[in-house]
Amino acid sequence: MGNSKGEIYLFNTLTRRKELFVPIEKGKVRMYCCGPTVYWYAHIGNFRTYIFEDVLRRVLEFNGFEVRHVMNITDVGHLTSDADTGEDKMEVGAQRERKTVWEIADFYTRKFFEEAERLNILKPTIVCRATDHIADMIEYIRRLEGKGYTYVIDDGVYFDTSKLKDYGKLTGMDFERLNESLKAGARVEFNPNKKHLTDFCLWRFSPKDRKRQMEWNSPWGVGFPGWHIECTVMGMKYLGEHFDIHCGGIDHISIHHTNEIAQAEALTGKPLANYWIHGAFLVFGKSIKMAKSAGEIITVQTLVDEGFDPLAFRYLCLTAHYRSELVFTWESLQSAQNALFTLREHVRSLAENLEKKDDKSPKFGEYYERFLEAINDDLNMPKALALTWTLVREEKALTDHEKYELLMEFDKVFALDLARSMQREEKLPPEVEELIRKREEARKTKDWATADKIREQLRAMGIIIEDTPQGVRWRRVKS
RNA sequence: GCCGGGGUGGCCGAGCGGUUCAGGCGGCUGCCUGCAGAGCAGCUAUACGUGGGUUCAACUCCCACCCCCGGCUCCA
Repeated sequence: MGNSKGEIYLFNTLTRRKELFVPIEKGKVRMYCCGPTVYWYAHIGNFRTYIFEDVLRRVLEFNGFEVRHVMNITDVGHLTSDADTGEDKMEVGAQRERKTVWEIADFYTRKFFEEAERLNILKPTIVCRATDHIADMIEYIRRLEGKGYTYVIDDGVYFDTSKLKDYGKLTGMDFERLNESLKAGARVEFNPNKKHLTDFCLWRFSPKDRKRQMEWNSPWGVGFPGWHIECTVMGMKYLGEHFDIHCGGIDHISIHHTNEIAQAEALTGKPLANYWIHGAFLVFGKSIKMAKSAGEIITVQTLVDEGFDPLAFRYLCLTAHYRSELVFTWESLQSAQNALFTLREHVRSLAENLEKKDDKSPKFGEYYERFLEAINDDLNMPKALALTWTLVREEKALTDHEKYELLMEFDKVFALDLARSMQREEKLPPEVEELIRKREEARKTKDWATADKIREQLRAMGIIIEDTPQGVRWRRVKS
């Protein structure tokens, strides 16, 4: 499965099988990815999913597709469990930081894209905020109402899931089973006036006793949109009623995406997306507790604070298949970073020896094909990485220039900045420069004791010194 | 309870009927180096949760069991 003829195979949650990807429009892909709720920092678990989506996009583009990639920003509230208190994550965040919900949304949206950029995640073609599309959502709910899919109870307008013959098809369970399982597993209080447990809110009324910061007028009363409507409405607005790919984390399968499908298909009678693709979770090793609710989360900034290159995390994500859980530990991150740095070292040394070549050896095309075959087989990045190591360490038939060129091609998908030199353009502090100079002098006079002493000193400062035929080189190390 | 995914050598992880059982990290030896580091050459552990079954052949399929993780209207 998967080959070099631009045939991409992807695992579709709808059919639970790898399928040949066939775009609706030749040469183009319309893709929607569920974005963040911007009430708090995104953690590295969130980012594993965004990295997976970025890889998907890059693989599509590598194959020559033009990708229209849409991502929403959820900036209006998802209720917490208790309907009586009616808390909203955005409003809770605002109280915590004594800011308005709008300030909170702007701040964390900005942070999100800053951190995404550090992971080399391409910015979506279109980023759309829920609060900019309230009118569209109201209009959409009216149309659903016109078709008889809604009913109004005390706290909002609901979607009647029993009216769809195949509600829940994404989960592999039918309507009855879903309702039973919800009942058995309920951790949250349901509004007893709901007709079915699977029914969900389209428009929620503001609480009567409190003033919300975010609320709008609607034909049904003052309130705010429900939890799933934004993605359906914005997806359709920017990609059409029927698009190619919809993706997100596996946690979205049973509720969010199931309800998106319900809302969409109820109205249009056609599939919202052809391929539903879901990324597995990043899980944490025993040594790491990430209490989401307690605010103890690991962010990209945390990794940097611990001395890691953010792309070491990207490398770690690439070592596992996107549909497998990946265990995060500091040790596994360290080993990923070691591997990444070594790879960059190889690239650097290959680049030092870029002899002129005229013809490409047949092996060149072979590697290119094998790479394409791996990534086109449901994004088999572990396989692509293994191929990369074989190329770098074992291949003798290719020139350094050819290897370099291949690695640069691969990096269009990996996005690991393989060509980044360890040294970069970073300026060292003057005292460090001075120490390096002194050590060089000591080495010239073969005063090894002094030279080694200074090397130890620098090491303690986090600088590793390497003597090479080309002169002294330094790099930072996580101590 | 229900749904889903797993248990692979010191660690992270591919593979999923039959070539030497990916790859990385770590560790070890040699070359190189003033010594290191990096790199190179080579090695490493005789791996596949347990018990059965199917098969000429199972880590890979089937059954049972044990254990782990995720989801079940906040969550990527």
